Amino acid sequence: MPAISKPSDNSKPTINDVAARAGVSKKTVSRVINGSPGLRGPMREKVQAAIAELGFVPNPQARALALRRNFLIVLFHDNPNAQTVLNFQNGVLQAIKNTDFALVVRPVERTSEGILEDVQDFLERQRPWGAMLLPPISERDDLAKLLRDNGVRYVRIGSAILDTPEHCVASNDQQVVEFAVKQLIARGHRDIGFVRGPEGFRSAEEREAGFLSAIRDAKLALSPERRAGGNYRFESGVMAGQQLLDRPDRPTAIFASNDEMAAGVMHTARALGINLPDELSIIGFDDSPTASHLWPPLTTVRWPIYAMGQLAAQKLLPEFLPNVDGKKLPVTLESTLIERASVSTIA
Amino acid sequence: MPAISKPSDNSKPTINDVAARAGVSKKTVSRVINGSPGLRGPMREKVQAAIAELGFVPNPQARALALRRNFLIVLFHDNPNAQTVLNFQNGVLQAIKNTDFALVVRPVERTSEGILEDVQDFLERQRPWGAMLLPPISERDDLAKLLRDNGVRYVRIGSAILDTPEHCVASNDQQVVEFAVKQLIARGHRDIGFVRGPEGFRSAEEREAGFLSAIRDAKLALSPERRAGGNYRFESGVMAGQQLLDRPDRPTAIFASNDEMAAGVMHTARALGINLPDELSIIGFDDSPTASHLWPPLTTVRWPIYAMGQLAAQKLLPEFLPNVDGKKLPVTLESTLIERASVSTIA
DNA sequence: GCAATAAAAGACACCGGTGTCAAAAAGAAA
DNA sequence: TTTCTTTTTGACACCGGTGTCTTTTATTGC
Repeated sequence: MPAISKPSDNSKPTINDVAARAGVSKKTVSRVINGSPGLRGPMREKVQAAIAELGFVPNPQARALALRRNFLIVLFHDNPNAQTVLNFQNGVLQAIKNTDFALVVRPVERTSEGILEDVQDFLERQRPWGAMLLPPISERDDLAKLLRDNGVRYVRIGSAILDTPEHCVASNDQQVVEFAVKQLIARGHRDIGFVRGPEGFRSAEEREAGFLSAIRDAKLALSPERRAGGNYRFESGVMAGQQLLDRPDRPTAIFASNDEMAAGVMHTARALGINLPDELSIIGFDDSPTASHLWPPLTTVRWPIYAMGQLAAQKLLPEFLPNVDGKKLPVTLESTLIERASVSTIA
Repeated sequence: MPAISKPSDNSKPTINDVAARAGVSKKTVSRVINGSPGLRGPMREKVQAAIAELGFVPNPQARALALRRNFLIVLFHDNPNAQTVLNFQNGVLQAIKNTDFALVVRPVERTSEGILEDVQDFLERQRPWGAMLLPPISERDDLAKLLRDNGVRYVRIGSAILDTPEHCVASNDQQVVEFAVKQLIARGHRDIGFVRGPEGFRSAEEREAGFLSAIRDAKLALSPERRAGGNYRFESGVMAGQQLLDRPDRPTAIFASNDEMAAGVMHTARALGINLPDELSIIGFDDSPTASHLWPPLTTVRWPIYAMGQLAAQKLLPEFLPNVDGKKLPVTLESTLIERASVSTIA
């Protein structure tokens, strides 16, 4: 005879209620819930019937306490691009939809020196099952180490391979940028300007490397005045545009390291009376919603950020997701060039 | 003599470790943690010293189990505007920063019939402390009822007052739109077009009401061909632009119910060779990042969405936040007109 | 048909807090 | 000093699951 339990009151049924109803011990119910092996068929059916009749849902708090782990995935980010963050979130959420896991968001101050304490504090409080890091903070090795030291699984998202395959989801930024710039060259452009992302950002380096290798392969020149710095913000694009365009000899095309800066360059071009795209071709990066709303609609690179969210979830929780083999997941996902109307052909 | 506890191993200290260190019972430690009244000074100091020495952090899972409530706030949303969602999230997170609470996001399918089951399922699994609803789903009374029935506190965000004051955070969309359109009129516009938001959206109604009352107050005419339908997407703005602008007599100004549609109207205007802003003034709504990147930069209405996030958090958890009196919180926050360059004056 | 062995199910402690109520200590009155 | 209150503190069960080890049941071999 199994252990007795007090009768269920009007609140949610617990594992004890199910056990009493099915005439088994709570441990057996636990085994059924978790799909543990070594259960006789009739026993499992009895329990499942009881679960169905009572509408029992296991209490995640209790499981979390017993397992010393919360069914939570944290997303740490300091990414300024809302669309990117939200698309990523949605990819993750799609992947974990029918599991017990929930996604919690935790923006961190990029500038703050206290990031590590902040993250540590969060980990101690919430004890999440796993964590995801979006760029640019995904590039910080000290954060990854902190997660490892706390026994928290993690996945780092980036535009390059930042970690071992199981801890990493990447896109092939460099190749795509190279491809995009080669397209520009194929359409007759020989004098191409470049707007860089902020110093210390891996993504900025990747995009620059792609740009440079296309220029090098085509044996084109690149003088210093064709390169402008930027910080991924619109205003920095405006200023870069002034540097590159407000001069007698100006490039016929510009690659900007993200869409916001591309929009800034377009802003300046328009203010200078430059006709777009006939007198100046522009390519951006991100495929932000703005890109298609600009005039002319901006040719840009689309980051597979939703798919990266799904993939990150699969890497974090392969054993909880159906049809997922953790060892067979890819590391790199393809970015693609979205060709719109901001690039013209030079005769 | 207090109850003994096993010595602490190398893992995180628990309440038992603190109790042993301080030479008191765990219940007393619990009282100190929770700031319960009726504790003698020296006792409290001893315990606090022990907490500090061990670096003790209470385990939220255990508290959640004992209190039958998770320290979680859910954000249910089906809002298509990433910037809005993220700004709101950040407002909430700012407000709850130094508490035990975490924010989990839960997008719901706007079109799905299964929203209620979906939400119910989530509530049963995670048992959150409270919930927030972003428009447009915040307008669904059946969802609010579901939350009430589950004993979950909630706050509904909207462009109008949707619920009782303690369950509601609103912005004064109607008045601001009215003000914006009156500005248009003050600058000489007499023939003004309107692009509406989707049917069944309260926000669309509010904005339309504001528009209409400005027109009515100025005793202007509004013929049916000056009103175009839309669904808040860029493409619908493009089509609305065609309807309103591709004709011999066209309005001198257009109010679009959000920025994306305003961008669509601008797109069409440009395609039709209409000179902006001289031949056509445009006002949008949302102050999305796109708005300032367009050419000309778009005059628009800024929703105080970050502040609404903070306020929503305060309404949900007044007792956990410092300097917050739940009864004295406002319901309505002010939207403001951001004047940029997309409106011209008619002589 | 019975003992030896393997497999299934159960008993019970435990995860780390909180609620309840009883015991102890402190303060007041005699 | 002793007794009666009033506070303060502690013992213990409980929240709802899981891990470990023991007991029971089923299977196999002779």
